[in-house]
Amino acid sequence: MDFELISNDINSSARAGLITTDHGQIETPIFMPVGTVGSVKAVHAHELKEDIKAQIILGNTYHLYLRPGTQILEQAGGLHKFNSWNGPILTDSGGFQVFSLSANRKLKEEGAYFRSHIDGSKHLFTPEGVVDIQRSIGADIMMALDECPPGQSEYDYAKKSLGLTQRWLKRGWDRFNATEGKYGYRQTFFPIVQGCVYPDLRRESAKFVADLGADGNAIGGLAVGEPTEKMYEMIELVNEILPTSKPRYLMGVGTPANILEAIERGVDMMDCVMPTRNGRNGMLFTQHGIMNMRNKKWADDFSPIQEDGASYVDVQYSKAYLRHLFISQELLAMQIASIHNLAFYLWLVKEARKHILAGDFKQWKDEMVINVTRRL
RNA sequence: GGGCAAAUACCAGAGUGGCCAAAUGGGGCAGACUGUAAAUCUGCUGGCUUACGCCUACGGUGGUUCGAAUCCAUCUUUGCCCA
Repeated sequence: MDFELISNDINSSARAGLITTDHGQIETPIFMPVGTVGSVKAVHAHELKEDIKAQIILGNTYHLYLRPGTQILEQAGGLHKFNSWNGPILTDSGGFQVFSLSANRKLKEEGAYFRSHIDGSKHLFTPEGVVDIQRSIGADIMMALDECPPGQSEYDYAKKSLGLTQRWLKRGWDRFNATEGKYGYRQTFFPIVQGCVYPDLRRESAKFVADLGADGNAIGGLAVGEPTEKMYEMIELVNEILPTSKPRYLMGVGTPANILEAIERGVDMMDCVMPTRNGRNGMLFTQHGIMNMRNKKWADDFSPIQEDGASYVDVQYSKAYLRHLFISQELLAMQIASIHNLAFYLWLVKEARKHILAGDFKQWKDEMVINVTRRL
């Protein structure tokens, strides 16, 4: 994987770049749709490419390991062939499941012991094993196994947790360097910065990560319950340390406003379930504000979902029709909302890139943050 | 024409003397959702009120009782059966 830094914004830390993988190029800053179990829920690969204009999508190591399992993925020839998405794929390591499935796991020095949320069976995720699984999946970008502690963690716990994460990073990094891809194309490995909301821990972690010298670096453990301002503060301080010559991936973030604020602070890659999950639950993000499509006020509004929207669904269907589909619990509602939201997110980062290149990012962003936060 | 049964909130449907503004489900209205155990979860759903509380309510009317959705009489409507 290569990264070319194309332009730095004059008035902020925002930057535009180009990532090159063996499955294609990615213009940064970029938003990456989440496809946990190998599918971006309710969205076809064709729609991802043609309508949403996704440039890279995510998969999840924990989920794919449990189902369909590495054997099937290897037989398929890797995830790209299995799910017929030919573009770049990034897989999360299962580090987030250490957080989200915390009731079902136990952390030890050697790794994370999990009970499957599907059948209760026991599994051990080690930093090495997770690299091996991601080799089988064939992700273009694989993530290190980390512990993602809750946002309100005490300093002592955060420090202890960071120690474990760093030892795991080293082990994962060594495994990555000692192994090769299974399908003939290059894979790369991103380590992850942790440290909760504590500046000294974040700085230490960022330095540790930077020193590994990976092709790209990630910032994890944010948007997990800490105040939003703390999140922005941590991004700023970490990005002062992470190398400018490598892409920076802010994991799991976030709202449209979060994304713009992160870009301003020098983040290049982001992912979040919000456009798809909230979309399935009736929430539409637009450049003019947020709509809850189940609300009665749309019942007789026959205007297009979004006249100046980024996707054909925006003009194809009316607000009243989409509300009817949600109220009737029709599957098409989820498809339309997911396509719309993802297309909007991709439009948003593309616009951000344009304005970075044009030199007026800051002004555009300040206005856009107000617009996208409005409730319609 | 005769007999039996039933009528409860937007709908269905529990309750069968006080703990009932009334279970439960549906529907309706609103909210939440950030590296996806999520087509999920939460709240509200007679009126006024921030709340306390007050008022109006279990087909209509009239009774019994300290007290009635609940007991009695009668009327109305609906369903089933007999002719």
